[in-house]
Amino acid sequence: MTNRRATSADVARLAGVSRTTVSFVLNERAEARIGAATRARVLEAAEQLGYRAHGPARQLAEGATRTLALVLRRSAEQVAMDPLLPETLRGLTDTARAAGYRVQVAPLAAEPGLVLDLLRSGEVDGLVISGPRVEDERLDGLDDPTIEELPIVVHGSLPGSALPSVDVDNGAGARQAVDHLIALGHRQIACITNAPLGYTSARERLDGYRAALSAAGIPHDPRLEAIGDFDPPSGGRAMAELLGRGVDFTAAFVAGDSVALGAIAALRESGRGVPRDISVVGFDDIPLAAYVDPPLTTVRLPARDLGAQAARVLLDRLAALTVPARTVLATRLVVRGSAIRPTVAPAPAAALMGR
Amino acid sequence: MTNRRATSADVARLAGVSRTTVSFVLNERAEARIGAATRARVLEAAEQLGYRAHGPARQLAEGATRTLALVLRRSAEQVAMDPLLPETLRGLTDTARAAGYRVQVAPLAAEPGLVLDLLRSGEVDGLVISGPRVEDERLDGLDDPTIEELPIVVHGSLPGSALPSVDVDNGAGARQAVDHLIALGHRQIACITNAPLGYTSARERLDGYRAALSAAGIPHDPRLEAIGDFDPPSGGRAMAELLGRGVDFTAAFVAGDSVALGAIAALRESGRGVPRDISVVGFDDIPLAAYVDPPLTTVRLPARDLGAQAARVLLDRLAALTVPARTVLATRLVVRGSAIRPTVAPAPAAALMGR
DNA sequence: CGTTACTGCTAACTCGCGTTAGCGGGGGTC
DNA sequence: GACCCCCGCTAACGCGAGTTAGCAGTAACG
Repeated sequence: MTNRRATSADVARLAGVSRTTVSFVLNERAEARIGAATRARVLEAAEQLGYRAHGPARQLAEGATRTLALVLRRSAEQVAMDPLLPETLRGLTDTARAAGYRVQVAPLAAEPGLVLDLLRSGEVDGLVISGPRVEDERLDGLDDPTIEELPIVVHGSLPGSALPSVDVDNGAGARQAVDHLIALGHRQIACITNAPLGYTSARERLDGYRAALSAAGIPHDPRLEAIGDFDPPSGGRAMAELLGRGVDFTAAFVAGDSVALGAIAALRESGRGVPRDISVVGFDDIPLAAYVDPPLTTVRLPARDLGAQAARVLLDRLAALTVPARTVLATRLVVRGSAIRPTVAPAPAAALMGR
Repeated sequence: MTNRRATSADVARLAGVSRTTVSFVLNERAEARIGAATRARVLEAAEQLGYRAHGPARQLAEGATRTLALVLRRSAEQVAMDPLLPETLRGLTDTARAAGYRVQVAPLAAEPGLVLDLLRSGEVDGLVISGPRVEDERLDGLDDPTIEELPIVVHGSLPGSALPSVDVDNGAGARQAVDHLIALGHRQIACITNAPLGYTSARERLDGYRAALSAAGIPHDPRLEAIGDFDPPSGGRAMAELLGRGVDFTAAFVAGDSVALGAIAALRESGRGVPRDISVVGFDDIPLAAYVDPPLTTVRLPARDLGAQAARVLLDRLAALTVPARTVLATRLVVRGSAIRPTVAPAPAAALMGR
């Protein structure tokens, strides 16, 4: 049965009224008072025909699509590896839906500028740009001076951009992690970043690590820092690099749980036990963090909330409300089993510099 | 600057031609030959005004939105726990985009029937329904006899439905896993499902497990079967249940990696080592499977491909091509460290039935 | 009884684009 | 020179809604 979709004209005809009346009834426009009998006739006709307003037509007439786009700006591999994406997406879609908005997912396109076209073509009312890198800013025209007029919110950080952003407090989170290690008694603490430093989250977490050391009066040794790159293998490589440098450490802050798992695997391979020989604190609290061995002590990143807040800010902006330039969500240290007090005399080469 | 979006009329005016010509030029309609000079003028005018065709208007005129929806039919928690969702989404969006389609994500709504409204309202041209349960079928009107006319493809299985589906070969995958254990020398093999049996994937994987046992002439003992429920804690509970039943086993097939991690944690807590005392084979090959301890031997589920194939089938269907009723993707056993030969005499209570 | 006010509804226009039918005009053919 | 054809372009309509202005009809009021 290839019978056409019912239009509002069909409903009007069946109910013996005009299209205008149908529109008023179905959209429950209070200011246009419609008689109860007429309203009932219209509703019944609509029901009978299984009428649903045509989306594009409505969008055209209203000048809005009630659709948000989530732009994933990381590479295919990084997106695939992001265990928190489902949670973030959930927060975003739930909040959007509650406001009557849909959510479109747009992986980063090859062609620059295509992102803004989503807005320019009116296919979407607003954009959530996730995980941008500083260098990419220019590529997609996001450095356009008029950009701040546009309904865009950055999920993450984009320093120097006038766009409102929603992010977790990476610096404070890293401090929580490292402070925890220090409180446990560690003095020689390594750090592996979650990503290259072009990503602001990596930069901020590294800075948090340094700030924590500095606050505790622990001298900062660049040989205890290595760069991770989202996935476990990068963590393994970084850890191997740290071990190869010959500088002792009793603990490591690995600024991403996925990276941390690779680092832990590398430690295991080198014959070191976690947490017995080396304590590890991660960052993100991915869903499986509690179920690996050892259970990962980590910093919880409120992914769901991040998504929800990003949607919230964007929706507020679309409602022409004034919106905070920056929304920062707090992290929380989740203590599990991968970090303990340092054993009394573990290091083969005695480290004499700490106190 | 609140200057209006440029319309095709603006472009036409600036180029000194009609809107029709603008449309022909920009849509590169070959059959309407446009002079090179005119074409150039139009292109330059469009460029100068930064013109982008208005999405909804175009969709209305063309009668198609070029948008697909991915309907996630599992609960919020299950979606958040799905480590493969990003990969699936990636396969879907990439394939869709290559064909000029966008992808919308629609979490399962509270209201039944809402799913089909996406289609009925013309907001979306086609639907990929992910992970349906048999019982839900009726809820969303998916049992409507005319449903098979609609551009919908099921990602997973929905027995009794006329909708085309794309799924992994769960039965064969489970057999690969259990055959591997049998080949290693195990005879007492337990099974924990990935989900309640209302999910067809759980049913099929359990059946595959039984088939493998049966093929090897190993009697099937219902006391060695337990039900998981997507997340690690459910795996822990299921494993505790199995251990509590007092029936010895040297290996377990846990039909979902997330569930397996919980099961392994439970084994550890009970003092048993994996794989030393008990071998474990999982299913899914989640991104972190290779990086947990022990590295998980598991059955690889081609998530990216599943998404891509689902998109492919849906796009073909939209192109009015005939489409296979069922697309089944093969799995592949990935041997890592969590399953080894059984140790010679491990079981405290000698099991005399095997052999 | 005439005027006003209000209720209940509709005609007609708008949104921006795709598209069919068709119209001038230049070049070729016989 | 009359005819035809095709190139290059445009007028006008349709997609399916939302919405403004305004028109009948009735009730209230003086």
